[in-house]
Amino acid sequence: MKTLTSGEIAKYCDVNLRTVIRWIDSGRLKGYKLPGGGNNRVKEEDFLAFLQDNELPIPADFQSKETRVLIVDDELQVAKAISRVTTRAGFKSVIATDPFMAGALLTSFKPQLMTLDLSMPGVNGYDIVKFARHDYDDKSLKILIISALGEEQRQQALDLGADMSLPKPFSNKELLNTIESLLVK
Amino acid sequence: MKTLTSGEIAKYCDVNLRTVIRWIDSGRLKGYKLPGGGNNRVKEEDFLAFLQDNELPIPADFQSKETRVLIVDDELQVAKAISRVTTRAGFKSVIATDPFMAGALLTSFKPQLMTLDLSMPGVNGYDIVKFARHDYDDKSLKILIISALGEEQRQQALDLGADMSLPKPFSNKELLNTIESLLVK
DNA sequence: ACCATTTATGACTAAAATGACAAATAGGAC
DNA sequence: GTCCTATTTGTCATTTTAGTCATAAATGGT
Repeated sequence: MKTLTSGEIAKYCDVNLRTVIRWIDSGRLKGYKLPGGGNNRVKEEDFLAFLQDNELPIPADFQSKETRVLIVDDELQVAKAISRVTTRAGFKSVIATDPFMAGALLTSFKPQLMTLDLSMPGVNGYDIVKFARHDYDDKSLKILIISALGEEQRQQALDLGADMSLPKPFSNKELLNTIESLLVK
Repeated sequence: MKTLTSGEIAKYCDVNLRTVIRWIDSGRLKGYKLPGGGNNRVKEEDFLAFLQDNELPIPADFQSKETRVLIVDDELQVAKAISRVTTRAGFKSVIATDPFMAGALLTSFKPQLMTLDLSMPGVNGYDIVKFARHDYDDKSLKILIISALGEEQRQQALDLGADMSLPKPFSNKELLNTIESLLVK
């Protein structure tokens, strides 16, 4: 859990330290005091809530950083190829070559986009889509199906909640266009 | 009885180690010194009391009282049998029947104990142990291998970082004893 | 016994809290 | 616009608390 000092907040808000302390004392900004002699600390989440409530500009440090992409493909070559494209496009990319890693990275890395190979041995890609849509809390996650399987199978994944599908093989340009169309905000 | 070092407390409170030592020296935070050269230890209960007394935020690790158990087994019957035992013993139990769920639940449910079936089709249990020990941040996670495979395979998992192993089939009593021995604080 | 990591300590520097007071700002009334 | 007033914010000096650094010691693991 990250916390901020009154001085840090003063810099972020471009106000005097004295003012921040008064905000905290008056309860406008939620904080707590260290045992020592009462130095203030504010939880990052409370600070962000404070900024939002008062419609203050959000400092760059707290802007949601780079867009994250999780690449799920058991063929490392393919995964790396995708990763090159996404990384070059400015996304932070992580590769999962087995379903366990995929699950672990989905809930810890929290990507905005997941590319998913449907035809992984021993894995049911449909179940992954189902999980992401039913048991996973970030509904804004974009799922891009990448598969050598036929149109029918890819459509089935879309029906389950995937956002788009791309047949293998694909060109880098196709891939990039598809991803960027999914990630427009 | 679980104890904390000054460094751990520093991290939990997001404060410098030096400051924690001063809190202890001044008596604000109750602790005791090891015989060696005076390294500090603080009882978990004293730390929690300290947090409460000073209205400090309680770290996530100390939030939920209940101990969480993740059961990874593709055979739902077996998983449910384990779940019955752990639930009855007072643990909060969750079942993952495929590796993707297992990964997702490990990093979101954040169990203190994971039971792991080595012989799941299409999944390499060893990779899961490796992931948990190398790429997962909670090193205090206990891993209990449950497998019908031979002693040798189970030993291999232990070598990779699992904490204990139990051959299939097992009695409820064996299971419970093993789990509780892993979770003693 | 050895090593890497963590912790303790003192001295010092940096940062924060506080009160009193000055300056700036916002909103009304004219 | 000007004047007035209430509220908020900034400044300053001082005291207290927290962080940094270097070094020595202890701890944990192999």
